[in-house]
Amino acid sequence: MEGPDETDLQLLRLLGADSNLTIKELAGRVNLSPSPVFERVKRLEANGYIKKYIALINAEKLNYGLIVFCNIRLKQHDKSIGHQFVTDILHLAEVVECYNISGDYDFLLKVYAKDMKHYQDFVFNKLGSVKSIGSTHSTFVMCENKNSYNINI
Amino acid sequence: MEGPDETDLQLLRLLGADSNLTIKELAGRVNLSPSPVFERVKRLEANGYIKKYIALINAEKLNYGLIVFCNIRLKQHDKSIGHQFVTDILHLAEVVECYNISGDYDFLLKVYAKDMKHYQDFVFNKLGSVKSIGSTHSTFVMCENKNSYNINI
DNA sequence: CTTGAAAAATGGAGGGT
DNA sequence: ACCCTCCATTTTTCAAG
Repeated sequence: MEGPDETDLQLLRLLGADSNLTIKELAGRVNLSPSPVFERVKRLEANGYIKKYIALINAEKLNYGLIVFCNIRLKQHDKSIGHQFVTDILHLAEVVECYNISGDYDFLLKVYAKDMKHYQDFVFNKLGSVKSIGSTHSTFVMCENKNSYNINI
Repeated sequence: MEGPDETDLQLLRLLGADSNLTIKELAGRVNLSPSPVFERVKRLEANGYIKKYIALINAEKLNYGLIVFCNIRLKQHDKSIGHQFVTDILHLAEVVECYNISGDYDFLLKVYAKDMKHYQDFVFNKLGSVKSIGSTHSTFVMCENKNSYNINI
C-alpha cells in the first residue's frame, strides 16, 4: 500500500480521539460521502495503521488511583534471563506497560495500584518472587497531566 | 451509583480489550440477552467507568518508531512556573503523556519521534524554547514488551 | 467517487419474573 | 430491580455504475 494521504491521516486523527464517530459523521468531517470513507477506514485497518479499537476504562473509579513507574535492574543480562523476566512480568495484573530501556536500569514498568499498601504488596510479594530481578527504583505519579494514548499526527 | 458487579467488570474487561464487540456478542459472553447488556454499558458510560472509545494508531507505520521517556527538572518550583510548563508542553505534538512525579525530576514525558535526529530536534528546538526547564534526562525504549492501555481488572 | 439497496446493529416499548 | 422478547430506526456493508 502507498502511504496514507492527508484524508487518511485526518481519519486516523479523528478515530484516534473518538472511535464512536460513525462513518457518516467522519464523512462530514472530511467532506466526502460515506462509501469512500468506509473503504478508507477498512483499508487503514487491513494495512495495520489502526491496530484495534478499545474502551478506555477509568482506573480511578475502580479504586486504582495510584500510578507508579517502576525501574528494574536485572541480576544478569543474558538473553534467557531477560526473556524469562518478561514472561513473568506480563502475567502481573498491576503491570499495564513494560519497556526494555537504555540507561541505569533494564526495564521500566507502568504499574496501577489501589494505594500505597497495595503497591508495597506488589513490590514485596509479586516482584519479590521474580528471581531475575536485581534491584528496583519506584517513581510515583502525583498528577497525570496528559495522556492522549495516540501520537498527534 | 453502586459499584459495578461482576458482570459489569466483565463488560469493562471485554470492551477494554476490544470495543468493536457488539451488544449481541457481549451478551453472549456474559450470558444475558442484549437489552440488559445495552443498559449496563450505557450506565457504565454515563457514570464515568468508561471514559471514551478510541482507535489505537500504529505509530511505527507512520514512521514514529522511537519512544523516549524524558525526565525534566524545573528551574524553580512555584505553582505558576509548573502550570506554565504544563500548558507549554501539552501543545507539543511529540508528547503523548505527561506526569508530575516524585524523585529527582519533576516531570516525566513519554515522547514519540521518527528517529534520533527528530528527537534531537525536539529536545533542542521544542523543549529548548520552554524557559522553565532546568535540565532533562532521556531514557530510550529499546523494546515495548507490553502495552495493555487498561488496567487488568 | 456516487448512488442505492440488503444486512446488521442500535435503541426503546412493553411485559414478565 | 432486573431481565426478556419484539420492533422501528439507524448504521454498516457491499453491490453496480
